[in-house]
Amino acid sequence: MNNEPKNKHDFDSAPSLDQARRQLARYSLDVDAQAVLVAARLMEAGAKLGSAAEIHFGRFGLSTGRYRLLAELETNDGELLPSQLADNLGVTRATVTGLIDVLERDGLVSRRKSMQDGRQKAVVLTEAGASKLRDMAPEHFMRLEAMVSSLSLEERSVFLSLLGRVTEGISALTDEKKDVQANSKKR
Amino acid sequence: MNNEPKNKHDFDSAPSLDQARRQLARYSLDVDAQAVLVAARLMEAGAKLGSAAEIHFGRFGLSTGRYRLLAELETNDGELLPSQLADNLGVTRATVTGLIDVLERDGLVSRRKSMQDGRQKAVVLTEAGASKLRDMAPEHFMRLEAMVSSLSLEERSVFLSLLGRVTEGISALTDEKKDVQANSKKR
DNA sequence: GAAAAGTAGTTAGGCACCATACTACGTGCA
DNA sequence: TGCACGTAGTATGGTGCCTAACTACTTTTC
Repeated sequence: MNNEPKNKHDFDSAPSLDQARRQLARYSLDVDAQAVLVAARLMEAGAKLGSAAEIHFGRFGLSTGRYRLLAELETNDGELLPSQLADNLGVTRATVTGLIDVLERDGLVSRRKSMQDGRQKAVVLTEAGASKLRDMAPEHFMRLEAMVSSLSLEERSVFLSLLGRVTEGISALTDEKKDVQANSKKR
Repeated sequence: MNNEPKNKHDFDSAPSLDQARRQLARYSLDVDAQAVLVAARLMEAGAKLGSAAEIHFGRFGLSTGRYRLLAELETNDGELLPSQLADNLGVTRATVTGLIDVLERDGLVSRRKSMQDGRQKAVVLTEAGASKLRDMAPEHFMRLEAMVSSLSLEERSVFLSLLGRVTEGISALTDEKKDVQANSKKR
């Protein structure tokens, strides 16, 4: 046909330790290159996983966000308020509105006005929605397992623990001003 | 009253092992819950890190993509072709065009027509661009280091290695059809 | 009981990224 | 020499998420 399909990120990218060292040396910064590398690799892994997940869920006619919403409904007896969904999924209410719009159009969820509170509209998982989750479950979870299949049980445990600690550290990127001088021990 | 994910994702969310187990039990799937948890947590960490990075770079008037482009230019003597940038950054040429548009408007890079090949336009890091990188380097790298400061050197090394293996496994999500088990139904 | 303040959901507009399709230029091959 | 074909960069339109502002409905307060 026409151009190159580039569908598969080669993503060799993988920044190297040397690269990090050179970057730090350029400005004579007293920072551990390994630390910078961890940050860069994690960011890269996150981006890669995110786009892979979109492809994965796309096979079922869903996006990552819409799948997560459906799954969240499923684990809560098939009914939640949009604001609860927003909380549980860690996205804004506005985003939830958008997700529901599409899911409702596709018949996977429906909106039902609440009687107790006229402002609320419960989101309900339809039979089609439950069925969609049921159908995709085997392949979905198999693929997730395959993703980490190269790690032993022990390693998975270690990885989870380390990942958890790094995840907590992410706030270091967003925290208010910290002094950039010699002091690097904070929190 | 602060349970809105404002600019500061509290992101308590953190799916639990029990949650994963329940999900698997619902469909009687023979999948390791720990594996599912690793996948979920990594995806979450990636999303969280991504948005934190946007906030972080936003402080300097940049986005993650634009910063990466500038840094890539810097490590290549301040000059590259858009297609090389796309390759190195792992994004499409179209995305690079957009990044350059903004960076050029802000005076951080400039486009220069190539003389060898009339189709090419080299992207050049301007003095303002180099200066921007220089100015933000201390805070930027300090924050990166702070992010992983709770890990020892040894742990960082382990984490990198495990992360690398998981990253390779991500292709399990996008591969055509897996055959990890005797499973092949629909489609 | 009515204005003020708070809350639920939606709308509007923006950013980053993508796939697709287009223009301009270069190259291979008859 | 000529012209199809490949390649570099760009424009267009779509997705997913965001913030901020809006509407509609409570709840509070006097």
